[in-house]
Amino acid sequence: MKIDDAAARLEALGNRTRLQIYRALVRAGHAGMPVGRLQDKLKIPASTLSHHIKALVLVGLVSQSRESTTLICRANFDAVRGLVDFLVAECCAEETGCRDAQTAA
Amino acid sequence: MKIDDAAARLEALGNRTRLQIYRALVRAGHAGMPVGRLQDKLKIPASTLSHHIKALVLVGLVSQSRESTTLICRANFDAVRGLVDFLVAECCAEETGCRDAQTAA
DNA sequence: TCCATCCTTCTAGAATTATGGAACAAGAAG
DNA sequence: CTTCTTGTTCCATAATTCTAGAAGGATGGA
Repeated sequence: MKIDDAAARLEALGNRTRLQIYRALVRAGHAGMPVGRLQDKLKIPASTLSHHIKALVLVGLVSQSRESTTLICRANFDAVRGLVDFLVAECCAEETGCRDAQTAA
Repeated sequence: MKIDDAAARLEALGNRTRLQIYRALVRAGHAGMPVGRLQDKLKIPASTLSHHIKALVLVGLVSQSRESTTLICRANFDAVRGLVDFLVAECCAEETGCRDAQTAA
């Protein structure tokens, strides 16, 4: 993963509201959750919610699929896994004998 | 971890420059790296660098220790581990039979 | 004491992000 | 065709963040 992509994803998650959205989707699992239900849960205006969801979709952390009128959002588990790997990649690369050492995740 | 703490840490990492700083410190391992060496590596003005480091220290992702005139920065590995755990905590909690299911990390 | 090194804080302007009302778009139901 | 539901986009404002020069503070050596 390129550093800019990683930063963009971390930034997307680095906002209380977006993190709440993402966590709700993680809890919902592969079934996902419609935008409307997220709105009920988080009690925020539709436009604000839509902006935040868009931000998460843009960086690939969330994907969407339409089911007639409702739009289902799902957490993209692979994306966050890649992010986690990136954070610990090359741990202690410049240090010899680190027990956590690894060159790539 | 409280959601606000998690969001603060993610936001801190969600900036290209700060992520570069953090990654450099991860690579440096437990030995850490002085502020000055980070400046050489990243080629950014001292004041800008200092602000970013401060942001990382404030949220607990980086710790510092003085060695006469030089200030050594170290990545706080536990902090990022807690963050990672938080991201995947309660995965699929509302879904039955998810292979990744877990209630806490 | 004087000076150099190393890093922080002050300050301020530029740029970006967050928020939410209002209007809009598209599908479904009557 | 009208209306309801569902969600997005437009727009403007408020708030925050980023950047970096300049000044300041602390430490160590000559």
